[in-house]
Amino acid sequence: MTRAGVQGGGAVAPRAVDVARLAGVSQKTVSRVFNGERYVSEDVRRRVLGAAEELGYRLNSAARALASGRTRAIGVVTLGTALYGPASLLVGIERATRDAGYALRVVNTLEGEPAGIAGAVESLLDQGVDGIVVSEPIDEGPVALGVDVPVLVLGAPAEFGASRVVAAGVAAEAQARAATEHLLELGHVTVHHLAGPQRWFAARDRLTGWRAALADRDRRQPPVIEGDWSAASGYAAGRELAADGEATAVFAANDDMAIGLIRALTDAGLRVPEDVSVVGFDDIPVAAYVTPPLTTVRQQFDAMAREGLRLLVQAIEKPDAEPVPAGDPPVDLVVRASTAPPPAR
Amino acid sequence: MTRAGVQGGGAVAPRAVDVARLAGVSQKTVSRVFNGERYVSEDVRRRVLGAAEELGYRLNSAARALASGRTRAIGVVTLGTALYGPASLLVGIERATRDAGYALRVVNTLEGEPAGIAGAVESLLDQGVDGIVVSEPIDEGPVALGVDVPVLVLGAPAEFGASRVVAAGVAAEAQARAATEHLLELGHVTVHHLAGPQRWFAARDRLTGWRAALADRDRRQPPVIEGDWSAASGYAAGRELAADGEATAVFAANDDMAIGLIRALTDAGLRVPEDVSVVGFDDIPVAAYVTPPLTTVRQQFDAMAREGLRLLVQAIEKPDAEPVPAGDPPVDLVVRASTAPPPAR
DNA sequence: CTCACTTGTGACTGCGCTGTCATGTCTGCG
DNA sequence: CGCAGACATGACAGCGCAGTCACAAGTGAG
Repeated sequence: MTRAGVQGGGAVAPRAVDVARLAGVSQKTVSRVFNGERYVSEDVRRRVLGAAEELGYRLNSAARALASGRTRAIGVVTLGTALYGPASLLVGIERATRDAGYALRVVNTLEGEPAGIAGAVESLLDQGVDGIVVSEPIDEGPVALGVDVPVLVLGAPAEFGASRVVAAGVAAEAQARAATEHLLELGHVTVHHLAGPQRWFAARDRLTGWRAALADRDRRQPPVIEGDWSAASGYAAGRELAADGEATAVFAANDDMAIGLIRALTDAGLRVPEDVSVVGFDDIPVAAYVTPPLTTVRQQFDAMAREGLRLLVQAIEKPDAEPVPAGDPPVDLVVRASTAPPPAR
Repeated sequence: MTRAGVQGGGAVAPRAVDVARLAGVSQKTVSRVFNGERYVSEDVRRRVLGAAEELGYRLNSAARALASGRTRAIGVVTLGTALYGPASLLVGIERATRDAGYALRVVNTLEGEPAGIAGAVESLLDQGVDGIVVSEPIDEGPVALGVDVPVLVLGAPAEFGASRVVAAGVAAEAQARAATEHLLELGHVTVHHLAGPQRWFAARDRLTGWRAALADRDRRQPPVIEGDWSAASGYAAGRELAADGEATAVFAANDDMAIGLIRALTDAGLRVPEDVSVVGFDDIPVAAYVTPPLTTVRQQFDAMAREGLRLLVQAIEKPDAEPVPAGDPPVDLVVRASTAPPPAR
């Protein structure tokens, strides 16, 4: 075969020998350094690490597994039912991946973690992958996804990262717009927005959709309250809104916040939907059963995952073919009992 | 090195050459068959597949990746916040895995899927793993986990599967007992149970704990209603209980069902907790914000994952060492507003 | 009946690493 | 001063597969 494999961009991935040559040692010594073996002098270690850095060397996990007989991987069997709501996006990705004949490597990153998304991507490249899915990312500034494998970004603008990125639309903007319009059509003069953290692209899209719906009808845009997706932050926002007493309709950027919001309004003696209408986002499984049942926007996680993966697999297997963009999924507003016309003045 | 690697049990994993020899063909032809290449006669294909079956041959994914330059894997970057509630178990596993220097391979299986857990495990073995975690399994009859890597089973009796299994206790029984006792201590004569599907070990443990708490105090055990974990099934159960009119206290096997249950009771004109008290299980993020805020048992997903993984990694790296069993995590009953003394007669 | 082409198969090689063994060089101790 | 042991490095083989090329046998057109 021709050595090209992992790095598709033309440049060939450096091997341990290359590092060895540059550092003036044997290939075996490079291996020693990278495995933290004993009996390597400090001087040599530094030279090797320096050379590796310079070349952008990355241990080839397949070769390592083959030679050592150990994969350094642990498998997890999960039951799909445990992963509902936004988590079900992962289930969708898993199934679509398996159907396409690929295996899944999962890395998790928490908001505020120093390594962040870039670190997670690094970790995946170490493991060896043909493609990467970044699910619902946050804006961490200019992330240098200078990666030579195709990247699928779910729920972020296509400009995210640099090269070889395909994006699958989520239509979050249209969905947020529909939610807002629903409230306006009920007769509310304007709609308040309880936004998600604005570092999340998903939160921004929802904010934009809300703004657009109001702007279309020349409605006043009340100040935005920003939550952190949690029910607790929704509760805090609810207290603010109740104290203010202005709002008759609120669009919350996810169901958890909507539920916390409703709780705070109820605690403050306001009735939902008679005094204040609330719309959520996601349609989590309990949304239909909370009090009152929540009007919300259903996310088509499965379709999103399936469609995105189709694009990604195509980018892997037929890099030259023009990506056939995904048709936007239909907006699915589920009207339940948390919305009603505004109270008579 | 000595060929032993993947299969620890002593038997050496068969290679393509072994299959080739048995089938009377070349190694390359075996490769052809397994890659579905053109130009293999039907006769040869059958012979190869037969020989492979006989030997229990499994393509070595590391060698394949090394030779072909393609890993056939796709990486996913998720943000931890999307995985809450039971799903956060996966986050915990992922972090613990990474901290231990391992990578994660995830396979998902849905209830009722023909291949089931055994199929998922097969898929992991195909990918190549040093150990396997089965998270919250269901009883699919005698699952032959005749596997040569250590298996960690979270939330099932140690007898699950066959060999090299370590189990991490979840203390579900004690937790269910505590939930039930809480209701009895409030003065309820007995406690109804809305159980999870009994194929799930987790559901059985909770049922057992409930029974034990009642038996301890010689209380009558009302008939058990079995749900499917969903809020919808909780709602159905709630209608039954409301029609019956007997129950003053219900312990639901998870929060979703508890929320559905409360909704049904409320719809039927019963007040929670004045007329009927309800306890849930899991402490999902919205539990504190639904109406009324839910008394529930908090699951220590993170601790569970961390502890279990410690055992698994030890089984991988020091197969001979006696596993140090995990101390049971403390029971964490979170009392909120959905429970109260029974109504005066 | 020949020639070009399709079909079916095997020999050989190398992917990039780790394990093993050999070979030093440097200590400290009797 | 000589020798055992710790320390430091390299040469070499081989992990199990897929890619490449060679080649034999069958097939249909001219």
